[in-house]
Amino acid sequence: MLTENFLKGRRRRELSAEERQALESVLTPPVTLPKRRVVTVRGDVVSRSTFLISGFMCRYMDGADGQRQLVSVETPGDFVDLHGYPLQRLDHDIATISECQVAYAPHEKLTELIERFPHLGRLLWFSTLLDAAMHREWIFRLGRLDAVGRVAHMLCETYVRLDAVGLVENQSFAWPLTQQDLGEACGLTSVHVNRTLRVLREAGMVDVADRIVTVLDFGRLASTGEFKPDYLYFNDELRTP
Amino acid sequence: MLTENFLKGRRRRELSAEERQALESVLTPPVTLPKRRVVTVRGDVVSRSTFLISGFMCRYMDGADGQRQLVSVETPGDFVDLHGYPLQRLDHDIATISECQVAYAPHEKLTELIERFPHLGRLLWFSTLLDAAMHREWIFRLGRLDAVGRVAHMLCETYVRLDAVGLVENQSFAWPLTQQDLGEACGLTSVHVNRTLRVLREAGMVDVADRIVTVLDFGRLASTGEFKPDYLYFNDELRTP
DNA sequence: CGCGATATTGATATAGATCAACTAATGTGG
DNA sequence: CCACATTAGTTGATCTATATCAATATCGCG
Repeated sequence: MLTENFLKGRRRRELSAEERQALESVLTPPVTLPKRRVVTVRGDVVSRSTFLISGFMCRYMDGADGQRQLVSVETPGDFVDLHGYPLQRLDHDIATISECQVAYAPHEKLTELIERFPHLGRLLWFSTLLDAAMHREWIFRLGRLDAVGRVAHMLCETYVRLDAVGLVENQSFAWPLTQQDLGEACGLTSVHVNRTLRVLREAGMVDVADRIVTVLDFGRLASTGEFKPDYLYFNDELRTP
Repeated sequence: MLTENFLKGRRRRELSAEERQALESVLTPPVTLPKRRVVTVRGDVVSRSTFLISGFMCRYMDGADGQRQLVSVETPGDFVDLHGYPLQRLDHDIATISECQVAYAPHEKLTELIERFPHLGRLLWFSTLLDAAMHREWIFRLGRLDAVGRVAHMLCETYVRLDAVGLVENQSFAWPLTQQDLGEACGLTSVHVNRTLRVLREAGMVDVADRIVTVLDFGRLASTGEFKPDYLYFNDELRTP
């Protein structure tokens, strides 16, 4: 089941067997993309959307001086650029971070699908609004938290999202982002990210090393990052690890 | 026509007469809300969405220390909290800034509407993704621009959006946000917003006084704020004032 | 007409950027 | 499989944009 992680754990949003079957039927066979590959650039007209089966991708915008600002990190089970279906044209770039497995949903098939299954249409809509909710929290992070808070918040979000799709084991998860990437997500330089991670490590909250994140004290990490997971719309049991 | 400004000027997104008629028919009669009134708070379960006819509203999140971070400013023609329809529960607060006229769309009626007019459903979906696109640009603003750039970018966005619904006259528009509000949007203190506005005024780009914004040199303001209006998905003619 | 909210200006403090040097991984072609 | 190149991470010194604190001015409203 390619889409088994789609909306997994979202409160009252599980797909029916029939809906899932129908969704699977519009996807192309899976494809592997190499790491650090730009997939779509701002302005591209898109006629299909990318479902992420495994690996990490990101969406970002480029500044005038060539600096990147990540606007989201996509993890397995995410419909990366479903936004492109109603928008038709993308307002940001998309790239892989690690090697990824993806499958494509052609837009004309999505239209048929939604007309046949309006409820599934609402679920797809919902999934794009999860992105919007994460964007809002991202704005909060940049606007109101200091460096330690921003990184803590980001790591909490990732932890909870990956936990929902079974990618957390022993408080740890694989994390292909470099410190540079994390800085581009949090509006910080890689140098400062490095110092910030040291602070969090020395405080015993989290350890990031060798592309693996180990959360040692989720409670303290969450309160440092003012992380309240309601915006991820998970089932209650999942909401506070 | 209450909804005459809904999606106005968006490329190939105008509603058909029949669709507009149907949309109007689900709205309650207009209501007036006083300024600075909190309308919804984070966590509220919502069963209707608010269409903004006139006035300014905002969406925001509260930090632990009581600081607000605005995540969007809503202007006439916006479906303020249509996100609440697929999400059911809101992850942020909503308040008026100025006195506002609004009409409500009960969610059960929206469901009927969308099943009858799937294309209108896609337009409603599209309108929520415009918010997401603005959120992304907002992230870019906070993560990559300095104070002058952030304020410039925000003023450009507002100018273009208000222009599309006929609220710009002689390069000027009414602007009910205080410097404090603008700071809460841009992640700056009101003191620094004040100094930033002075810089922009002295550079001859824009003048903000008496709750009126006058854009004197849009081109320079846009380049200062790295403002590229494609993310607002307007018709081409509207894209560069 | 007076009082709270908003705007303005100045002085000082600080978080994070920038610049620079070095180390440790990771990868690649011979 | 090694030698070298490239990328990622680490640490220190200095600089700067913006916060913070403080005082005054002005506006808008009851």
